Amino acid sequence: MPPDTRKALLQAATRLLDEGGVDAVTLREVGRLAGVSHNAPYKHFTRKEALLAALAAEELTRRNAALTEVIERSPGPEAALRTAMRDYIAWALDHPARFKLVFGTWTIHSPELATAADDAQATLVGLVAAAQRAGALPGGDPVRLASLLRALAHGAADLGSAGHLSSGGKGNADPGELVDDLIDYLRVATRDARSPA
Amino acid sequence: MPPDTRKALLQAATRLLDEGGVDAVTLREVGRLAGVSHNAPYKHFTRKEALLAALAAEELTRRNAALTEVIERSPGPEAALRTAMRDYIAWALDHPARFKLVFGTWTIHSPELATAADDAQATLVGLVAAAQRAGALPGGDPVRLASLLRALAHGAADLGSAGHLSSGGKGNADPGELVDDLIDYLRVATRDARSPA
DNA sequence: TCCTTAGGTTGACGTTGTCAACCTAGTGAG
DNA sequence: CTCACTAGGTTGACAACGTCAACCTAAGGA
Repeated sequence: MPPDTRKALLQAATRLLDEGGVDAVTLREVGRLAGVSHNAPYKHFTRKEALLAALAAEELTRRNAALTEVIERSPGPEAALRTAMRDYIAWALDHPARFKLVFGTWTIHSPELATAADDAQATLVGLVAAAQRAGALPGGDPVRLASLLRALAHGAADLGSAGHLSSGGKGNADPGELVDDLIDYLRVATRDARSPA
Repeated sequence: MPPDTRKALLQAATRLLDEGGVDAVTLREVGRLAGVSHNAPYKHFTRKEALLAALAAEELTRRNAALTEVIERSPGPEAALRTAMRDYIAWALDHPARFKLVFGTWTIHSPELATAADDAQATLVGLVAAAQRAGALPGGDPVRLASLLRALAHGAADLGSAGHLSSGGKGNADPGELVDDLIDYLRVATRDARSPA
């Protein structure tokens, strides 16, 4: 097992990302931090964006693992859903640069990143379907309902991490509360017999 | 009225932004496009980010105008809300770079940008309150409910514009539909007598 | 008349992404 | 055993970028 420069590069890049945002991740500084020359990264990544994509894929994979663990630990699908969405938001608030990186604009197609994203989506859809069976969510296409929940969590996370949810210093809304609000509303809609298509 | 270089610079920057994303907006190219030297932008903006902030403020102001127009044109608060949220999403899908710019990470504080953002929030809260009075939305803090709606629209717009809503090519969800889904669910919750705190 | 200043210029500097060329240790085929 | 190849590292160069400094006007008020 050689010093594994690739791992060292990713580690250095993560550190720079966390400390100074995506703009602070420069290939040369990554090399410097990893103790190699300024061009060594090109032996492991075709271009800068490829390194960033690898970073994003790593991060998403970690998130997926955390998600499935939450599901296992939770007493039921609804609790799992609430915890998962709150965790998602907490992740965005704690690591805004990683969050922005993962959902940023990609001009290259990274299979690992796409796979990780699909995994997350599939897990969430499964969780939603379970919650539907448990009567905690209204019926209908689980994919569509999962998208609804995901969009809310994502929007709350993004706006929250950018400070756009607290307008004018006053009337601030806690992103986590929004998640609970939505699930509460959906619960009401579930109990309501008049909720057709 | 001199040739107004500042306006020309902003116009050039907008074009570059639309055509190649925020990375394509380089001060030197902006100057070139505006027919001035590579350092002329510094006579109108203290640094690159200030130009971008001016761009974002302009765009947000335009969006606010469009929003109030939608409200005036609409037959009622609920229709206005639906149209406004669909317009928001359409804007993000049609001009992803502008959307990402406006909600990107700012290291400087631009008063114009902050004001425009607050205006948008205030207008939305007013619209939500009107919809509540009209019985189209459940009661409760209008600010919190507005945040819920905004977070959903924002998340759907962001995920949609990044292509993250259609997982694996299948099971794709139209961002616009999510808006209608949410408002439908809220309508059900409104009619339900058992929706307490 | 003169000074200030707004708005433009050129030139320079350091940093960055990327390309090209070179070097070297290990390895598998003949 | 040898030799070509390759993986993984190096240095050096290049153009483009953000930004700073210095200079140059033309307009306008004291």
